[in-house]
Amino acid sequence: METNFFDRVYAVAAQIPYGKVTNYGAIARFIGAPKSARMVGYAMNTSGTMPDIPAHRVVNRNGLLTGKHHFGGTRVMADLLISEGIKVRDNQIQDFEKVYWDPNEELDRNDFMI
DNA sequence: TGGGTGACGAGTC
DNA sequence: CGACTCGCCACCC
Repeated sequence: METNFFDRVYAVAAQIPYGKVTNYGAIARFIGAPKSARMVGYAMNTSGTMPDIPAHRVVNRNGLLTGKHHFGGTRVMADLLISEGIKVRDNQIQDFEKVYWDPNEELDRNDFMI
């Protein structure tokens, strides 16, 4: 097991389906670090230079776009989500549970044991 | 080398 | 019910 905490985060985030979103805690648990949800967000920050990582599809457990400030603009993140069919109102994802995607149930951890 | 930090989460008041 | 506090742990300075 390398120190590839970030790489794992990227690997999972990259698997988020179009039109779906997940939260930091779910990713953290999936990679085996349930207490490192904060680090997941931190990793997303670095993903700013990684176009392959749909960081806009990752929000906090409330479905709130907490990271939109870091996304370069103010409404860029929300606009991206809306363009994917996700309803967003005032930084809050509407029908969050309907567009929620949990890697712990949709993915196989064995594929991420890198 | 050590200490501060944060795109969070869960528990408490 | 809403707002606040604490813990967490890999990364940066």
